[in-house]
Amino acid sequence: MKRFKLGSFRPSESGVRKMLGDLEADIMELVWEKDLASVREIHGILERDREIAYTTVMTVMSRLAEKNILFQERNGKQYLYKALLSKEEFNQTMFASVFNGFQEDLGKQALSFFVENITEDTATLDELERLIQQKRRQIEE
Amino acid sequence: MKRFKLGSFRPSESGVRKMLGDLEADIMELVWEKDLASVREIHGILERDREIAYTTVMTVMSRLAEKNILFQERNGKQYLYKALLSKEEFNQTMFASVFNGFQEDLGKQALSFFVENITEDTATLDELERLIQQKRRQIEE
DNA sequence: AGGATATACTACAAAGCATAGTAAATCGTT
DNA sequence: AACGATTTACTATGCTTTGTAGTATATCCT
Repeated sequence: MKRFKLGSFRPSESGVRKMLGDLEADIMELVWEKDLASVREIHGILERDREIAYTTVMTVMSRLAEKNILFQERNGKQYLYKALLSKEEFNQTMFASVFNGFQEDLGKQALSFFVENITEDTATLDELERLIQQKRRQIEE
Repeated sequence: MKRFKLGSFRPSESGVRKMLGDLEADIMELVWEKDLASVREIHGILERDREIAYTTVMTVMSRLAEKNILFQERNGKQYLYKALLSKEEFNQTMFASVFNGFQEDLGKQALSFFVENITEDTATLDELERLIQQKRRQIEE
């Protein structure tokens, strides 16, 4: 399966920004919002907040397409861009790719860290247990 | 609190290598192993496998010190280097910093992803449940 | 003081990202 | 079919991080 290319990762940034540059992330957020967008549209929105050249936006969007994060769809003389993965899918993929590898080094620590830091309330713990039961049934089959 | 500086993150790499360059990571592994090490020692070990200049190792170790990942301790005319965090602590810190931020975007998906992908066998599920119970008691107090 | 060894400083290349200018293609209109 | 506007393609530059290492300077021991 064709995977999108991921370069560096910025751990301190949140979500999407971990894997993408700032401008790349801004653009992705907008594309996800609009679902299908042209460079002109994205440029128009970005320009409201700051001065930025049309070609800058275009270059970055082309790069995102090269990286298989966006794909291009001809629409007359212009391209329309669309995300290959939904924001949720993208996040999940990032998460997965980040998570693997930690396991080797953290081992069980990953588990306790998870329970310790990620689950703050009883409801979350309940949900977690529900998922565990579900998984158990799945394994038994 | 003084935090170590982290630049880019390579999600596909495992453990320490997610946050550090290859040479940086090699050096860190060796420093963690030896606990306290001079440039000469590390260089000696690295040189067994490949040709590498003494000053290359020195530069990288100095950089790790600048980033507050190693610290220097004068020992006569040389420096001895030591990791500020143990490998386990370092991993945990990385993990934490990576994890935060995903939560916002993934929300409950993080939970199901976790259970789905991270727990492969019954033993892990058992351990996870044990941790949940422990956490519950902790919350009740 | 002299020689060995260590560090400090400087430099350069490659990669990734942000930035944008210029050239070329394309489309609608006249 | 030619013109002008829009869009893309190509190219380039600057910054940052990492790997690499040379040269200069400091330091220690004898």
